[in-house]
Amino acid sequence: MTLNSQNSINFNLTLSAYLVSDCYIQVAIPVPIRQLFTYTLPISLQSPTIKVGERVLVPFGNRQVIGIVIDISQQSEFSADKVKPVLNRLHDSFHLSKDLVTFLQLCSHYYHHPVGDVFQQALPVLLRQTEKTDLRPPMLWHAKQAIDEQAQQIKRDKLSKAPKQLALLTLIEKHQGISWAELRTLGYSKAQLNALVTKELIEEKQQVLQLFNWQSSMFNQDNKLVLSPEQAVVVSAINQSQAQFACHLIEGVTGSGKTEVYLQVMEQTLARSKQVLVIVPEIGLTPQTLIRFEQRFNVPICLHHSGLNDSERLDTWLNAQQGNAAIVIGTRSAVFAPLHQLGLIIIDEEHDSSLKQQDSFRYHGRDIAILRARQLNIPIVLGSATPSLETLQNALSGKYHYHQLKNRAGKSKAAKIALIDNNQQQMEYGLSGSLKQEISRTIERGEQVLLFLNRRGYAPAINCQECHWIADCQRCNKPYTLHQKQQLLICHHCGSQKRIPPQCPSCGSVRIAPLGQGTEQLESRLEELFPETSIVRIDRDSTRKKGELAKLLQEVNDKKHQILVGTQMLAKGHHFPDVTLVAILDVDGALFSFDFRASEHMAQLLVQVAGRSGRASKPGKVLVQSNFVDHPLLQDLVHNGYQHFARQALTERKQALLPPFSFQALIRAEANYPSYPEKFLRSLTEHSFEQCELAGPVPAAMEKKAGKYRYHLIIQAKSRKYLHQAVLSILTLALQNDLHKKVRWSVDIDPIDLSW
DNA sequence: AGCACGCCGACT
DNA sequence: GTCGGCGTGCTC
Repeated sequence: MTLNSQNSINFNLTLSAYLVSDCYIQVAIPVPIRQLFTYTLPISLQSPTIKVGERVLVPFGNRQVIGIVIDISQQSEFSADKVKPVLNRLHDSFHLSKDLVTFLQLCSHYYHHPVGDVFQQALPVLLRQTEKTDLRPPMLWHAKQAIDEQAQQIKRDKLSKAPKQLALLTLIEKHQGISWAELRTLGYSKAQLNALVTKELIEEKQQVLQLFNWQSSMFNQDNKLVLSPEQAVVVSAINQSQAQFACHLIEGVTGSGKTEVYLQVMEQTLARSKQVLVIVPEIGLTPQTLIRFEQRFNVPICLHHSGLNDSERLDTWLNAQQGNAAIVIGTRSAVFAPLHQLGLIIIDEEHDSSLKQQDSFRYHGRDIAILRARQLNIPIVLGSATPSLETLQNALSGKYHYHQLKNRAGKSKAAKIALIDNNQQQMEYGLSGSLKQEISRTIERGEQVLLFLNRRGYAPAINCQECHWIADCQRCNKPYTLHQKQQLLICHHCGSQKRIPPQCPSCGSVRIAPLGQGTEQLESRLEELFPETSIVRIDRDSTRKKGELAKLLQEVNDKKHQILVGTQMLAKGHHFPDVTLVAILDVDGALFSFDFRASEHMAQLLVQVAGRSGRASKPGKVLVQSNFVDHPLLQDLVHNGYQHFARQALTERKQALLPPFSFQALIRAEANYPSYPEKFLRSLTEHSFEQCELAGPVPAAMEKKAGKYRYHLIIQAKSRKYLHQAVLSILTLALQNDLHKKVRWSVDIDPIDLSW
């Protein structure tokens, strides 16, 4: 090394830092690169001792980024003259625990996903920004201490005309701090909160560290339900293994009281001063669920879901980390919450597809939660009325503890599922005669009807009635969906829009007509058929505005509408007690899909939907329209129920050696040139991998999407070990291939949706 | 992923 | 003559 550099002053400064210090750190940088980056820690930053999990500001290329310290050592494996010094260490209290760093590295390893990106996704946005420095500690609302009892009473009396405010005050008084995010989820407004501030009844305070010390007085015994014998067995079985890793499946039919089991198991965990993490599906966290948790435990509950803004998410993160949160309820990304006194994980609706992230870091919230529970040696509880076949197999094989709740609480009965044979019916715009009759009867009784059609828009295509030309999106080679109200053709795959052609571009005919039915069309047909009835459509188009979904759902429960038309959006979470007829207009797609999981998902949907409707006094009825009512899958499901169906499906999977009896990885590739993805993937198949089979490369179910050509390669192995080895070899091969930079490619371990 | 560098088309 | 399109390459 010579010192002839022009900027020798600068050089000498950095050099001195190198010579005195001997501290190298390995940093996870938020880029999709499969490696860590080495930096030196200048002596000026060496005190206090740097720890794994700390955030550091580092130079990266010509910009500055925030990275996470993964490893600390005295020497560098990377050529020392290229190593740059750390610019700064960030706020000391916002660091990751060593456990969490280990866990995230494990995730990166398991999913073969770049480590920096895994850390990036696990960290709240505000902790990744280099600019934002005004990170404030989380604030919680508290009731003001009554110094003067009398004055306080007078103030309270003033609330007699404001029942909502009184309820809010009572709620806040009950808590040793409650967040705005939680109050909002419970249905309170900022105005009500401000009113109480003005009246000097409540105040916002920085939460003091609770050190995980929940007292038994914090558990409200009054709301505790008496367990059925069945529930009691499950609760005691789970509680026996509270202090060690164990995976429990609770397979409980709708109404069997899964939630009560969760609550009683949680109570034990909280009593041991441990935290609880509850993972729910994307829209599963209804205010009702939260109220139930609220009423049972007077402990701080923090939320983590898509409805929160960045600073609210950061609050939850910090509250979890500092022990202010006893319970964290959140969607899949909450598995990364830094709870370091975590004692129990609960995954509700473990079969739900929203637990799997479907882009970039494609992790499964359930699987990753199991990894975490194992790492921390704590129990995890999976609950579902319709367990995924993967989980069910693990339960049946004895790998998980298997608990079944077969009895419904009270007198309620399961909705009956019946099939309607479309071939025997006069079909009109997708509605069979029998279904129309059933709808009439139900609305005449003053009850509600729910119709599922998993296709939004007016019609899934338009065609020319003379020459059968179909309007296709040029970027995706798929038909445009007609949106009648907007008078537009919209491609549901890439979002492109087009005006409706006045005449056929192929033959010039003006006889252009919609083909097939979507929810928009169904809604307008129903309006013609039932002119006296109020109909509401709930799909992505009708609920685009924020708060619109909640508003429409409220209207439904207020019985403002008698017929609900909607997509799968309606199948999750919400319960409609006055709906006594549910109809699924088209299940046939799932019966003949190339995706081996399609029938499983169809069965889960049907059973979940059946559980949405009715109440004890008014049992629901589910009608399923099909052109293939004799199909064995449908017959099995309708006559023998999900449990039988699932076991049957497992037998078939076993014979076909499909998951869960084998393990898959999917390599996706896409590029602007049609031949690149195929060539790239083919080059990977020229090798063989121990105990693995390769399928492909094959064109993706959507071979062209948004102008890009897409191919898939599936690797299937008999064990995880062999799959892991094969993927590692494939990654090496891929990076050696010249095409790897010209093709966008990604690895999906345990893929669920093969059509993307 | 960003961001710069670099080499070819339409503009004041 | 330059502004800017996005292909290519690199980041400790």
